Amino acid sequence: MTVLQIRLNDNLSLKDPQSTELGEKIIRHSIPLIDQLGFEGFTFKKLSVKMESTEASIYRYFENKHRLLVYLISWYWAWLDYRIEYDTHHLADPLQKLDQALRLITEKKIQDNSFPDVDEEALARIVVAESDKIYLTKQVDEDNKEGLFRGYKSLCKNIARFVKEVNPEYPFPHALVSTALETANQQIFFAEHLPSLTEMSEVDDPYKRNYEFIRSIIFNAINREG
Amino acid sequence: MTVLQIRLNDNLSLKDPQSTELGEKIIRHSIPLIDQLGFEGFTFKKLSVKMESTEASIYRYFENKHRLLVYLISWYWAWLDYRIEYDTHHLADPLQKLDQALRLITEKKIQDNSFPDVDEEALARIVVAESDKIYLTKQVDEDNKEGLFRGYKSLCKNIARFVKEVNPEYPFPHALVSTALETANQQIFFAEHLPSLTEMSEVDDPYKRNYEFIRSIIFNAINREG
DNA sequence: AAATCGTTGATAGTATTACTATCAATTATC
DNA sequence: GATAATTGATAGTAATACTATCAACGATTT
Repeated sequence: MTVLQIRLNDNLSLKDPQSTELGEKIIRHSIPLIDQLGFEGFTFKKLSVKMESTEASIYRYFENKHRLLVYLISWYWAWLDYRIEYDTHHLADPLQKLDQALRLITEKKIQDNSFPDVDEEALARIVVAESDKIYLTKQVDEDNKEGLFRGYKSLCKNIARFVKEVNPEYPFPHALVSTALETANQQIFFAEHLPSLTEMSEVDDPYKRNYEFIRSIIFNAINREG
Repeated sequence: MTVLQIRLNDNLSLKDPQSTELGEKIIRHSIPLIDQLGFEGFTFKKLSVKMESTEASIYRYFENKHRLLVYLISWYWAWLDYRIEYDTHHLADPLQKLDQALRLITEKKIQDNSFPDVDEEALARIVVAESDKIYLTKQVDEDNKEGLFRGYKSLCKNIARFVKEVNPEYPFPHALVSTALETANQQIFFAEHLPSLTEMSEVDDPYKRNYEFIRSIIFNAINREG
């Protein structure tokens, strides 16, 4: 098995958690804990108890719990970005590339053995429930200046490139893709918790339904214009 | 001028803030304060100082600050719902009704003199930045059982009805409308803070652009199917 | 082998938050 | 004029989100 590492912006952490045992322990334990407690209920104190270390030690890696969340979500986006690249570069038809990207965005995530410290299934649940919180803050502009959202932007840009290849005249490629990315998670959340807001809940495989929904929106939007 | 009142679910507050002076003071002062500080920075202590009352008094109206936020956002949705009803009931063509609804959802909100205690402009900014937080919590299912999200669901259902009238065969009316509602706010946020995720930022009137974007998505989605 | 450096653990401390409780003063209602 | 409800004033508490200090330990350098 290849030893891969997802490379992230240095500003996300004070010290690269992927470089030490303790750092990896933080990643390994924070994912199931945030998944269980929700981000509001999660604290560094609880994490330190779970991983048998101390609050002070965790603060040496992450300025605060918000930064840790941004780190985890950024990891997820970079991971997705990499998988899309990996699964589309052999395709010639941009429409097929776009379709494959939408498939990967919407599919139910399962464990990726290349990254044993990350429980991707739990992380995907965190992304559904918490990802918007990383930028819906008063410090969004400062955080953005530090490059904390580069992963999400890169993912958006890469898929938008497929859209442009399919139809160079379409006027909203980035808006369309950011909408697709947000909707992919939102509708899954609605299906589980607010089912009257969606049709995804009516069927045994909401992920497949969601893919069909988003695919139809995107393809119709692109083909009609230009 | 008619004296109107937006009727909301009783569970949103311990005591109806629209029924007393103090209650209206809470509404009047909390909107600009949350707008300024963001929901995380906002506290009942700060609000009590601003409105020259006490924390204890505020707690007699709202169980906690989360409930107050849900109350304000619910008010906004009910207000929008009412305005859509008001501005579409005279139209015969469902396509025109839908179009008018999308216009109202996406347009820049200005002061509505029917409700002097509510600064709709500030409230609209709160909705953009904070509305997702009212359901992205661990207590979403309990809150939902209490009916706290009825306003949003009703709005979604009413617009979805227009979609169904336009094309009864379209398989995702609610998902489409909830996507439109979320996107309406999201793209405005992106335009201001993460402009590389959208094209709305490139133009002098992002609201109009956003309307065109969402309109084209919705209409193309509906017309292609069925 | 000794000195030094960096990492972690252990402990303590602080301001703020998110409440809850109590009681007196005031106001509205019967 | 009595009484009930509302508000204000004050106090208190557990938890949170940190910051600071210092000792212990292992690895690296000289």
